[in-house]
Amino acid sequence: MAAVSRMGIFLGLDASALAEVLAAATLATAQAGEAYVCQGDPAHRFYLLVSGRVRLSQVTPEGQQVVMRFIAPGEEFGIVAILGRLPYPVTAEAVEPAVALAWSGEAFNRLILRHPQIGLNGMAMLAERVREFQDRLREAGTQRVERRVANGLLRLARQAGRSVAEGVLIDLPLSRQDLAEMTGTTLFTVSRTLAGWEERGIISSARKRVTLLQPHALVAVAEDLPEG
Amino acid sequence: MAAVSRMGIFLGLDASALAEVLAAATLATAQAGEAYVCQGDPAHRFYLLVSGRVRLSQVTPEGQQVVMRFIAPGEEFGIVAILGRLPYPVTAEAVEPAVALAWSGEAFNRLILRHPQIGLNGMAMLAERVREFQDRLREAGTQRVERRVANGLLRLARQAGRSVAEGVLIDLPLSRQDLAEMTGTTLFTVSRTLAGWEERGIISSARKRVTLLQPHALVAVAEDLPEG
DNA sequence: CGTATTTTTGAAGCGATTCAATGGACGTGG
DNA sequence: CCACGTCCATTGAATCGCTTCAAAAATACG
Repeated sequence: MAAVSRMGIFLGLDASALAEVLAAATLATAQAGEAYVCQGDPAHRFYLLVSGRVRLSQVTPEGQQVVMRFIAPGEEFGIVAILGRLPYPVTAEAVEPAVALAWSGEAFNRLILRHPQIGLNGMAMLAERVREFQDRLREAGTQRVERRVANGLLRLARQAGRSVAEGVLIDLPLSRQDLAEMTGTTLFTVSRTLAGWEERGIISSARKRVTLLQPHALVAVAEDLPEG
Repeated sequence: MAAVSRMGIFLGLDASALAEVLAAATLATAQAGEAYVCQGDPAHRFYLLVSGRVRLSQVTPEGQQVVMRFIAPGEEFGIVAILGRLPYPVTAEAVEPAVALAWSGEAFNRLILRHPQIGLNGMAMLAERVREFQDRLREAGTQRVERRVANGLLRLARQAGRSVAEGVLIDLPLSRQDLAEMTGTTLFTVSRTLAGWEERGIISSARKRVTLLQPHALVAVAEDLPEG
């Protein structure tokens, strides 16, 4: 409960309200690779990630996959459930063992009506999400691939970065393909881009793992500054 | 008040609640070209458009402009004001004479806490917005320019389309530059693309105006179907 | 140790951008 | 009402960034 009270969407709730929130929740665990929700299924549950990582992705009618974002502990997914029984627009899949709290759409609706603070926090959370997507859309429309990949890595580092001896490790199983699907390019181009940075000592990479050795240099790439 | 009660964010409120909402609002008018909010200014007001059209755009550090979306009557903008005094991430500018209701961030916060239904509706509205941006991000990452422009036009038609004798007029002053900034390309490419469609009889265009003559054919382009 | 998955690398080709220059539409003021 | 300046749109030609496809190398896993 202490952990839950620190989560953005439940900030400012008193103990009894938190107890009520928790009483309505069920615990949902998933193993690596297992899906919480599948694109196209009717949305009836809303989730709040407690631990692990979840990848949100969308498949196009042509079968191409696009990675929307990674969900970190404390963030929600499946919000569409509170709108009624629309289909989920994305697939949410655990990339490592994960634990989440889940509410039915109806139950969460009732919670919001009884505790307006949740609605307020939820709007704040979603507004922030909108802002992030706006930023990415701007990037997608104006930046070259190298900058987009740099921005993608920096976003991941902020969200899932772990300080290690050499720099900042992005603590996720992250393939070249994933990065390509996040930044709207191909795994080939990502591979070449990372290879270039590795040569310049900016990052070090292994299979499904990237470590930022000189984050400031990557910021310079992302902002298109002359290299320092 | 009747008009306000039909707006998504105030759905389900009773008369006294609506009166309270309106009492806290101020009316803000803008002429064509005038800005409601400017990117970078501290966000202290939240708006609900009553009539007219508003364009949300973002300027990159390099000075390029990106058009995020057009706001139609009944839609909100400036939501970031309820998060505290963060800067507005976008500029909101009337493209034709507009009227909007405005609340201070604090006042709207209080309204949400007194009438939780507003928070619920607001979350629904924002969740829908997130979904739209996700779709556009997917398009930006996977589709070629022609399809993106087709999708952009169809989105505008859905939102601001008006049936006329020849087809569906997009009832907005819409330059090639605007379309380019919405779809992440250049005005040159948009010009060539529209010229091609005009030749095929799919659209008809004039200065800052586009009419869809065969919407279904444009859908075919957007979905990359063999032309019918 | 063999198989599957991920990553690297090369070469060819194309879609889209860039830049420059022209053409057309609109509004304003004489 | 015509002439002007401004803004918007078109068009052509050159260039480039990125994709595409093929093939091989590296790494993980049973």
